Amino acid sequence: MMQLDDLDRSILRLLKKDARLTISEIAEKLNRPESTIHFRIKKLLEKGAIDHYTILLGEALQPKKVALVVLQAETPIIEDFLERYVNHIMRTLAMLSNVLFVAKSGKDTVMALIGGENEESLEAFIDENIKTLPTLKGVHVYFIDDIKKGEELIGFLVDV
Amino acid sequence: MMQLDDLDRSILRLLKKDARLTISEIAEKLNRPESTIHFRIKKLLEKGAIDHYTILLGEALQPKKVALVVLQAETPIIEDFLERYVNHIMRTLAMLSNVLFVAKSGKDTVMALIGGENEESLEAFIDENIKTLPTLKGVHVYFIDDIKKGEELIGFLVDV
DNA sequence: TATGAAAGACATCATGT
DNA sequence: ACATGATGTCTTTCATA
Repeated sequence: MMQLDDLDRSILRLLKKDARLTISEIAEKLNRPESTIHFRIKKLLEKGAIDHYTILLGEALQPKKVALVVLQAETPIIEDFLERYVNHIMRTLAMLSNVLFVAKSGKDTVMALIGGENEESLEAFIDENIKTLPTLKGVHVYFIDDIKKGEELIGFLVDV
Repeated sequence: MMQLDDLDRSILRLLKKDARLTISEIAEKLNRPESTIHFRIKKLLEKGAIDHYTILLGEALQPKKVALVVLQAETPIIEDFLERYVNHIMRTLAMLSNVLFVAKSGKDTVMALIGGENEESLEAFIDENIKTLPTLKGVHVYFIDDIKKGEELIGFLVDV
């Protein structure tokens, strides 16, 4: 689909670690002329290999505890209701600033990543705002205790 | 914990959308002098409100289909084995480049976000690399069909 | 902490190898 | 793909309030 060579990949890896590196710094690290780095980055942007530049918010602004909640809606008598109900749940959750991520799986399952100060406040939030939703077949809560890969995802998703 | 005022938040929101905005562009958007914006960003970095700058990889480099896999290990006779076995599973998964995210929940549950070309290849990967793991009590696979909030997470997590 | 002005660093582009 | 230089823009610093 898109052919990247080693130089492209090296540039992308450096920018992922620190997107404020100047072109001259990248050029020096990779032992290439600045003009080449400049040209490559321009192409990577044009081809859409780089979607955009962004910042990661620090731990000071992140929730201390995060849980993944998986909820399954009861299949209603009237088929059409299910989709509308599930979409309603997703919209409602997505609006909340402590809800970091919302997605659908299949027709009846919603997954949400929820942040809070600690396990207690998270549990309270889930009890009050999720388990009270009508017509749920089941709710699973997985508190995230240790992230082995992709840890930075919290700082990326958190609202400001 | 960390007190941000409206100007700080406005700057952070702008940078989240596009971290390549120059200080002068931000200054213009927010009707403040460049030196003030410069000063604020410097403070935001010092205080750790901004962890670092990064890039999001585009759709061209992203897996087309993503699934969340939740796996629970069987509780062994010898207590100490569980932690070591779960850690082993996490380390093994984290090494794979199509595994975007790995985390632990409680003592016996591992969650992984896995990317693939399509649902079939994803299913094949899970069958071959996850369901074959010994001593599993259960494996749940949730294919992610529609992301309502936090969609950009894929481009953020994908390896290059 | 906020601002204005000035100096230095940088990206960008054109041209040529 | 690489080199070089010219140009304008941006960052950074510092003095001041």
